Amino acid sequence: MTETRVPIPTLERLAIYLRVLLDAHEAGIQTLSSQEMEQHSGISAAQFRKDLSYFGEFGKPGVGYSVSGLIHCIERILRLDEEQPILLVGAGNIGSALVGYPNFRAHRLRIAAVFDNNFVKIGRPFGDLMIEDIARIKEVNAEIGARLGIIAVPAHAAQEVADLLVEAGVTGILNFAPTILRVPEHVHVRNVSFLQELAVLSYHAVEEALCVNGQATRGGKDGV
Amino acid sequence: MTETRVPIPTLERLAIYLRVLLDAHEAGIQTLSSQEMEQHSGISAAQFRKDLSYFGEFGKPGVGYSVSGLIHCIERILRLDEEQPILLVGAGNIGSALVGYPNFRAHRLRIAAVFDNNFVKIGRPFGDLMIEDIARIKEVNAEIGARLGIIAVPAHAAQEVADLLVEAGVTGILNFAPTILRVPEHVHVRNVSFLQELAVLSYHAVEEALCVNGQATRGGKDGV
DNA sequence: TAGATTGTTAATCGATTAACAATC
DNA sequence: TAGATTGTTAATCGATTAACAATC
Repeated sequence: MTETRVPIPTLERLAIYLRVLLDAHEAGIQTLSSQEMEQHSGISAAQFRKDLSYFGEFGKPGVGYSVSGLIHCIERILRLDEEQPILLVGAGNIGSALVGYPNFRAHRLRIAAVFDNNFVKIGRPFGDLMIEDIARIKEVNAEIGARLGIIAVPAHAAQEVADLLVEAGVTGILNFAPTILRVPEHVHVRNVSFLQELAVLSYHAVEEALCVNGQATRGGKDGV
Repeated sequence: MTETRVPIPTLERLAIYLRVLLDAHEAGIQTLSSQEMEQHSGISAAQFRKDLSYFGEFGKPGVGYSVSGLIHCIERILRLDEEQPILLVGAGNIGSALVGYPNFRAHRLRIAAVFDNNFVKIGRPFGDLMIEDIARIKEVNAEIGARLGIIAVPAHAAQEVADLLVEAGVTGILNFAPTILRVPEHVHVRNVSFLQELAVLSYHAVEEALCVNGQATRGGKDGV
């Protein structure tokens, strides 16, 4: 079950390639070389070709890649070729931002139901949806059949929600709560932590500030 | 300038250790071994010790680590020992979620100003703050002196905002827009992409679904 | 054919893991 | 002292990069 032959970083980059390809398609570009992909994505041409090689052969030597063809292939690889319903748990600030997020549609990701345990919220509208009772999640997902879930509740409730999602048949969880979830082996979790991101930046940002100060007193000409 | 001797994954884990330590402190625990850290963080004891070794010696052989002592040290390393002001650009859904995010405070991260270019929004309250004109960002940051900035605007505006943040003196950018930013060498960028996270999960989630199906028809007893 | 660009193999790099002497 | 746990070194693992024969 831990048979992930494809490196995670490769999958992450696949999503970036897809975005670049969609932009190129929008711009009416028919064909793209790995060189050009490097230009637009910041990821090296060699890396790009290597990443694709995990899944097959998609280009023509001397020519490059068909933009629309590769879009289709990557979408299939990532299972974004048909609509993926998602269960959202937590009708707070983050949930609200997610429901209103305009970029999901282009990737065929759709938040198909929202749950909360706050009886004041249950029954109220939330974007196009209505907030449902978290107690009904299994029942509701018997209809929807979602494999993906998003946890956008406070940390202290996150584990309980994870258990409910798994019980409802979800096998992939995007977790916004700052806590480590324990899940069965077949369930994948990815954590989004604003705190963590900012902490890493904080380390570097002040580092750099000192650095710049060291080389040229601030206010002098830029180093770059 | 690319002299990042400390691996990025190590910095990311530092933030996780800090969270565990804060929880332990809350619970009144005085001392923690690397073994116990492994238990609580899911990160191996060896990794934990190795990570800390980049910064010095913090434990006592035979005893472990002082919880409060290590909290203090990691906070210093990550520059979270004194308040870090942050500039937020974009008073939309995501910005709203960030301003209302309760967990920043414990890490001494504070959104010190919010900017937008929409004149309908400018001047309106936003959390405790008032939305300011993006045109004034440099001027405002001359007061605040923030090194960190958050971009929460649509993709098409993100590069322009990044340029403004850099000009205002920011050296670390957290980017929520699905686009690659070009910044000077001394500026660090971290991207948060819901799309990317969900795409990776989508790949695995359906993978796993097929897998479970393959081994035991769905509806049968759970594999784990 | 000549030029361009692929897919893949081998070499390099860097991060994780394991083991253990040092030390409380 | 005996037991526990650290910090660090060496071994392993995996991902990235470079190079090039194959091919359009």
